[in-house]
Amino acid sequence: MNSNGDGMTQARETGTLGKLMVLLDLVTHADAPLRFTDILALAGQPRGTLHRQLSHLVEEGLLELDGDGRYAPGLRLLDFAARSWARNEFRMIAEPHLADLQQATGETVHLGVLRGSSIIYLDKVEGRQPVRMYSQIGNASPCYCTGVGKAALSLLPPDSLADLLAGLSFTRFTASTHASAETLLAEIREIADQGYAFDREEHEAGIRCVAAPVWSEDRTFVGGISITGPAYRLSMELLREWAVPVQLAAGRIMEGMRIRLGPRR
Amino acid sequence: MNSNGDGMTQARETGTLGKLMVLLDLVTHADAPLRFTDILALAGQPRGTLHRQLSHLVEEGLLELDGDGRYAPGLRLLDFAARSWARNEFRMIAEPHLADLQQATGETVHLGVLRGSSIIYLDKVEGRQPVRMYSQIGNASPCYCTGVGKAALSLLPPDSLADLLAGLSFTRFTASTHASAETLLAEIREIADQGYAFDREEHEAGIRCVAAPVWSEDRTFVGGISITGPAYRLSMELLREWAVPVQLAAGRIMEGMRIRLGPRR
DNA sequence: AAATTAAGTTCCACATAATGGAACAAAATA
DNA sequence: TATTTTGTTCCATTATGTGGAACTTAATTT
Repeated sequence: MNSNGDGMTQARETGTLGKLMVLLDLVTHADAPLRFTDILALAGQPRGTLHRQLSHLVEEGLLELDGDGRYAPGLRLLDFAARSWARNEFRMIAEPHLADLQQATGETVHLGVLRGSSIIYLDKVEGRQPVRMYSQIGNASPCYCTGVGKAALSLLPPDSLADLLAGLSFTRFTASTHASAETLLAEIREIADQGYAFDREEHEAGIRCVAAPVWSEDRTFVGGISITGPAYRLSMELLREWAVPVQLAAGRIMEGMRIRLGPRR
Repeated sequence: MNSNGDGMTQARETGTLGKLMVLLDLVTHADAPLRFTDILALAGQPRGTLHRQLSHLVEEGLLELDGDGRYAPGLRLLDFAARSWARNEFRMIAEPHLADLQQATGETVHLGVLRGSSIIYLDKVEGRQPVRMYSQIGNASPCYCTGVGKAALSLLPPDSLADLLAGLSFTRFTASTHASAETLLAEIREIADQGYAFDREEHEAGIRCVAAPVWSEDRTFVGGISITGPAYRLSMELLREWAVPVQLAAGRIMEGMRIRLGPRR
């Protein structure tokens, strides 16, 4: 049904909602609150149309309009997200195992899941310091330059993987960020073999990690967990040692899911 | 179209979006993932209509449909929320002052803002323990039984307050929860006079707090900050002492907003 | 296993809600 | 004050959502 011969254009067919979500994306991705005219330029909608669309979003609390006529993301989004997070089964099951892994290594542990071509971080367990909470949780990061991302990709069947890779555009965050689908694919094959992935300062200079893939049987969750830290403290040798505990923790999480969700899927 | 008996009911007129948001509310407020039929019963929509609406929400990542046909809140909500939170000016300005207050008292400090008749918690600074992040942040709590909520209400002009009170339905969480608009209004007047509010175990048994109101000049933010803790540790005398530092911190936050946002609104 | 019921999905004539051009109002700038 | 920019409202047109019914699939019962 999806004439996917050439391009990637699986144009969202969600009608009114789709158009509004594009606007919401625009506003939430902006670095600073946008004025009406800014959005007008970006969205390419007629003035009247845009005005009504924004009004609806504001009325629903998805956007907020301040006294200077600037649009910012609405706080109702926080309420939705709090529930989404609190009830997430994957996260709930993983929680104790993340804590164990943090205890064992003393470094920061992440849980992430693949959505589209992004990794969305579901949880983070840090060492001592009071956590700056949304600093990572909820953030969407590229799959091609994060440990969790590459671990997740190694779980995909070849055709899904190919589709996903074809749609990627590679931003070079550091000198070691993958710049093409070819080199990435090669590494993913390797990861699939060995069962764990590294991030060698590919997303952020000076930050390394080891990650292991985690998935649910129904493939609702395809993601991974990782141990992350500064390169000066986490040598590649150390990371290679930690591959084992990370894989063990991943295994325990999957076992937890199997029990929790039952065998019937 | 809208048989609006009295006239006050400004029933959401956001058309398609409004209907979809009702569904999103339904699913995110449910205790467990809902099946199609469950939602059908709750939403009172025709089957065909509901099916398409849910499909659109799923396609946009606002809902997720697992292998068993159960709908859960979508993870895209997390991404939106992370941005909403990260860029929130009120929160950014308040952050250091919350930390100071936490240091000074050793107890948990909250920042909340009034949206509709709910308080949405924007930040939380706890003592030692690693923070369970979404545990409070983003959560919407009733305004009539929280310190921050009552502090916020004390900022409203009489007519807005009256409107809001008229729309409230009082759930008794504990023995000391306000059960009527009359007693609540009396306390709010008192709070407006003295400039701080208490929560005397009104939302959760064994939990008390002192709160002070905070607002921005353009009234985009009407909320408050609070120090919260267990009743056995926080006597009412102690809370009365802390009213001063809480008010001072609130004052510093407002000063910060004035500087940051400029005088031109 | 076949029959029966329930659950979920697709279809299409119809009604509603979104569209967008233009006119209007309000600020900002000259 | 005149002029431009920015934001808001209006309404005939049209695209989109609606909902009843037919259909398919899965679960339950006989």
